[in-house]
Amino acid sequence: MSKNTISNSVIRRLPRYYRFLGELEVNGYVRISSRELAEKMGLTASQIRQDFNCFGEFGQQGYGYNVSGLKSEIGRILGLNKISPMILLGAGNLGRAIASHIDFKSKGFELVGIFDTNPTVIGDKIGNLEVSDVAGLDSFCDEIKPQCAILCIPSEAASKEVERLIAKGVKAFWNFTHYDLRINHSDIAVENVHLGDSLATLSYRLNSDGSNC
Amino acid sequence: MSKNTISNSVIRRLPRYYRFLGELEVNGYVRISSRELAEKMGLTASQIRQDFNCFGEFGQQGYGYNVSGLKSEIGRILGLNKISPMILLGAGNLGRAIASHIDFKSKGFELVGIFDTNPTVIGDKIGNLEVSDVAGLDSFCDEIKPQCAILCIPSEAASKEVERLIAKGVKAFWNFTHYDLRINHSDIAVENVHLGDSLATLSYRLNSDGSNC
DNA sequence: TAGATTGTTAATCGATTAACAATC
DNA sequence: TAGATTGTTAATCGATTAACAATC
Repeated sequence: MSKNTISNSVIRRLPRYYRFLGELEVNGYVRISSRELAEKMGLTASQIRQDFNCFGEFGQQGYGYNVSGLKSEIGRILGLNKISPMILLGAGNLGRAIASHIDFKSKGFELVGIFDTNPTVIGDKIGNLEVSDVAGLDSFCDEIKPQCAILCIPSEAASKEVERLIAKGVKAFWNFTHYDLRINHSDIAVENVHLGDSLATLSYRLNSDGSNC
Repeated sequence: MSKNTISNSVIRRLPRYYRFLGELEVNGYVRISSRELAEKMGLTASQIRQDFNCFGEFGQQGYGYNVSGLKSEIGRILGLNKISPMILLGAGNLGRAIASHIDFKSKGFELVGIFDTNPTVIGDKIGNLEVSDVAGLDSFCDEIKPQCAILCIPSEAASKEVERLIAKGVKAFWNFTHYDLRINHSDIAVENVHLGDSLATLSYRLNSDGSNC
């Protein structure tokens, strides 16, 4: 169906292609050439064609790509058509924001549970979900079988929860902690979001632009 | 002081080095070799030495690197010693979480203002700051001169606010919107955080691991 | 058909890894 | 001094860009 291994660089560009194609579709575009798309996205036409050809032949010589056809192909490649049940661990500021702010359905997920250890937040309503005691996590997993988990807990707590979740069949983590999931689990899908690191690189760029380099 | 241009890949590794060195320091390490650090971080010793040598000679042959010395060098490179005033635009779920959850001081910033257009949130207290009406943003900038801004507003609103902020001297953006800042402003420092894209790549990995590739 | 644009191979560029002389 | 480990150059690997034949 697809080439044996897709590079990380390509994978990271897929959601952006998907977004741009969605916008083009909304704006009434029926077809687009790699050259035109490249111009809009700030890429090269070569790169775009190379990227798409990792997954198949989606274009037509002399014509270009059908916008909505290509969009749905990329959506399918990203797995956005299969909705996977996902739980959130940690209902602090960040966890709450993620739960409320993210459009899970359009990204291939559905948030089905929120867990915390803090008695003062257990029972709180976030969206249409109630924060549950993490004590009930095992039985919840047995029943609902979530495939993915978001980690918005303190880094120190991550190791323990990750082990139990993997034991319960969780296959993918959206990791906001600094706990290094890949240490023991190369078979698990992990996407790290290190906000602090991200901000620190902005500090670098702010302080080194022009002047000292 | 430093090589003319540092690659993006290197810059992205700096905050992680800084974190690991901090932990080593806390755990009483005085010196560490590139080999040992590589092992702990899951990198190669070569890469570590190459990375550090972009900025200077921080080690000593036959000895290795002094942990706290190296840590403070990297902190200095990241600009963490200079605290820059930063404002937040958008006090929705995400903006609130960022304001409350991030340790700005340790990342080289200080949050000095929060702005929103929504009358129902203006006046709210978030941490020790009150949400201000974005109508007062220009005069605030004239007085306080923030150098950086966090964009947690809808993408459609971004263009307008970015232009006014740049006109007021803002030099760096931590951008949570999909607005492409670099289109018109190559001289501005931008760090994009696209949470939706990040989640979509997790969907890809979940759905394509093992089975079809 | 002629023009356009893909899919794909080849060339280039950049980043990572390996090797080793310098030196503490 | 001998051993260890850096700083740095050379080799390799991977990703991006260029070129072009295939084809709609």
